[in-house]
Amino acid sequence: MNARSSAVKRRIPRTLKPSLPDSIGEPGIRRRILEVALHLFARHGFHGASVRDLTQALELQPSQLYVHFPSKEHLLAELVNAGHQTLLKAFHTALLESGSDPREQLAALARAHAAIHLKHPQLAVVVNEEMDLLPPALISVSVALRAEGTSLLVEVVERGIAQKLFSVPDLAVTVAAIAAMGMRLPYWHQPGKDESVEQLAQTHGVLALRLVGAAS
Amino acid sequence: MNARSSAVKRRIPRTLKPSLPDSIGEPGIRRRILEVALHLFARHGFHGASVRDLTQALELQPSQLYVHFPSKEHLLAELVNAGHQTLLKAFHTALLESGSDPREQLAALARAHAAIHLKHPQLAVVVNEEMDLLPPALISVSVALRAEGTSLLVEVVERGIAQKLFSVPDLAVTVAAIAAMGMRLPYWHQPGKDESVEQLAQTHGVLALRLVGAAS
Amino acid sequence: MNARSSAVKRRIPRTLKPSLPDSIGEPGIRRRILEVALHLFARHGFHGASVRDLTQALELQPSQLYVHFPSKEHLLAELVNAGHQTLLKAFHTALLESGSDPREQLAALARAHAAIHLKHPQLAVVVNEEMDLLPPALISVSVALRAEGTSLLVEVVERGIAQKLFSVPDLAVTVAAIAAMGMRLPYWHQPGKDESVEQLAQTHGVLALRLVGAAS
Amino acid sequence: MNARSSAVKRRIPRTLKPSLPDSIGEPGIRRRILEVALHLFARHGFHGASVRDLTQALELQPSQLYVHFPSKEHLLAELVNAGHQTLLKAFHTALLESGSDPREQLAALARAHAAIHLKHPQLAVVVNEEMDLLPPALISVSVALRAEGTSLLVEVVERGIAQKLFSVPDLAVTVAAIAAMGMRLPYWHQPGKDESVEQLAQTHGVLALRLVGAAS
DNA sequence: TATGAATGAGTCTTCATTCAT
DNA sequence: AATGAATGAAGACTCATTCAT
Repeated sequence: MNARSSAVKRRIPRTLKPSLPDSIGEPGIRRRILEVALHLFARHGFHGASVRDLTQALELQPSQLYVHFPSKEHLLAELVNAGHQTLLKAFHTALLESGSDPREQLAALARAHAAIHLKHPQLAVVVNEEMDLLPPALISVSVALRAEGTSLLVEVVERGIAQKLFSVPDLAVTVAAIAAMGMRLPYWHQPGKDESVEQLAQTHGVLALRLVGAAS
Repeated sequence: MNARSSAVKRRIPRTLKPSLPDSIGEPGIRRRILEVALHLFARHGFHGASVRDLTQALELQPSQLYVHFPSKEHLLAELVNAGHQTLLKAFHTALLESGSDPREQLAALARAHAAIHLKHPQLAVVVNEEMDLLPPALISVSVALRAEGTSLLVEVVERGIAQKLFSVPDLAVTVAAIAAMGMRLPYWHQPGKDESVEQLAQTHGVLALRLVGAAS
Repeated sequence: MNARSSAVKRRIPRTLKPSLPDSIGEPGIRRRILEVALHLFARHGFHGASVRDLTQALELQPSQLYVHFPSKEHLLAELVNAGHQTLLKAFHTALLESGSDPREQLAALARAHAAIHLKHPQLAVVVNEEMDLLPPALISVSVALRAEGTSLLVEVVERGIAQKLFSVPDLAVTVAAIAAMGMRLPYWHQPGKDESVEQLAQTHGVLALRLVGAAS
Repeated sequence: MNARSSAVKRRIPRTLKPSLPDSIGEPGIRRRILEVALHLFARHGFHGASVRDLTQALELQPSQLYVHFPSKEHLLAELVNAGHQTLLKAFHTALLESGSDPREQLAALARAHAAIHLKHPQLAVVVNEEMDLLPPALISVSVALRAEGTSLLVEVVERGIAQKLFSVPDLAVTVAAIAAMGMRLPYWHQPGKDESVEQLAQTHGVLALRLVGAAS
């Protein structure tokens, strides 16, 4: 970073390696660029990390970035889209591994949501804080995926309500609350120090059920 | 905005007027600057809103900003500190208006937390996303206030547990979850369209009690 | 000074009070301004000391400077002119107090030259380093006075040569050397620590006579 | 220059080409930048010559300066360091070419000192007037080299005194005087018009011996 | 394919000076 | 006389991106 921004750091616990989902592409320069970009965007924000910072960290010439990505914005867009894809895929897996009981399904979704945010904390932060800096065209996929994920949650809760298993004061607010719990995890969880991913995910499953008033 | 960031906008629902707490100072140029800064920082991020953007929106010369604030960072710092002060004050009021029952206290804190985030959505966003771009010296007050607020929540929950009124799977995680619910409100709540502040706050009180397993 | 120039200091030994010749005017705001300007220009250079630095040190509003001086340049010009006047007056006094012997006259001039540079070190520095930053119109007086002083020195040496008392390899170079010795004094002499003004002046008289090859 | 400094010029005789020592680096853009910077810093002072002035004179974009130098201050520092290195090297050569007689050595040093200041007048001016505008870290080398040069002069004079060849009224003052003579040369000498470098250097050797009272 | 110089508009901040009050 | 907001240009420096080689 430059002199002005040298003091500028985010408070996100530092994992040694930025954790990029495997799905984002085979190892190679493209993936290395995305990894370093993820690291820098998470620490300094999209506007706070320059192309020079990025390529310098990669020991690349700035111009080489443009061989692999059409612009800095496309880099961010790819991260954001990958993040949403990863989350939605985890949701699908969670549902596939659950039975038909809405309680089991909701807990599975909450666990998956928490786990994803813990496994990819930097990606979660970047997705949530920087996504809206992008022009609509670049995030249309993410917008759709996010809606899809939300609607999965909503449907599960609605089914639980219909089956008198759940009872919520306000559907939208409750679903938002479940999502919110997971989204804040990357801001305070410290990998080695705090509870394990599995424990935390488990707890989040429990908390989600509490929010919907499921008989415990 | 400039060419680079011309398409760059955040998705936070736009209230017509950025809502700055009254405590931030008497009306005048300083307050107007802070209001517009809040608006722009919330929409474009601290790095995404330039001094030129800001002063142009105020129909001021860039140099005039420096008559009132020593730097752009100080502007952000003042917003961030005001945000934390406002929240903590609301917490104090909430506790003063509650009886000694931890259930009543927790619900009151959760309602206050939600209400503050709904009344000052832009400030909440700026506080949560941009604060850590500032050098430590400028946010020391905020850091202290934030710790104080968290500890209030923790103490209330602990008392509830001690009195066998609450039962939580994990204290830190549960408190973080309560906080998280409120913090996400500004990202989706649309003032005229969605529920009223009071209703939402009420709901958050209920959800907080559910999270701690209070007998309903 | 501002952040950028905070490290910017000249190496001139610091006298506690900038020494301005009495002739520059009666005590009052004008004189106070000139004194502080002298201090700052000597320490940071004309371009390195801003009007704001100056008026701040004086506990004045920037606009008040313009009540007393038409511009920052006029301030410098007044210092530069005062410096030249002071030196020339000292030359005149030195000659009036000398007999007709060129040796006595040259020694007196050299002593006076040294003494002036030691008594007003900041003014000497400002005159010599900043004068040529001014437009010709503002320094015409100084240019004339400087020529006058030089010509006094030259004449004395020429008379000494004519009287076979002096013998120099090159008139202009020798006279320049005599002047140079005095001009560098402010850069190393430390008032309390090094020799007294009188001692140094005395030594400079001796050195000047040596330069012109006067029989000692 | 800009409006403020439009009239601002120094009076140093203008050589068509700023004379940069060869040692400063192979021809190329870096050297061209240093040459033009030397020219402008000598004429207008460090603060009086802007990056825009500099790059405009070079028909470069301001940003291109920063490809070659980390800051304007580093530019000045490189000039200042090169100046000191050049002088000290000339001192060493002068001593190597002299015998063991302190008279011969002192004359050689004085000649070298004068010659360097005449061959690189702009560099001499910049070194002497602008060096102390730099932060200590950037001039530590120069400070050391300058001390080294001074101590060479002092040692030679001390040896001359010990051998009863010299007799001075005050060692420090006399050495300072010898240095001063050379340092003022760039302010009045006009290459084509005045005496040649060799003649002037020769004269300075003679004058230095006179100052130390060497039997002629 | 890769280098690194080049571009031109942008960044935050400060400048000397003026003017309404 | 004095205040302090205002002006508008300029300060040093960095940005994302392009292009000749």
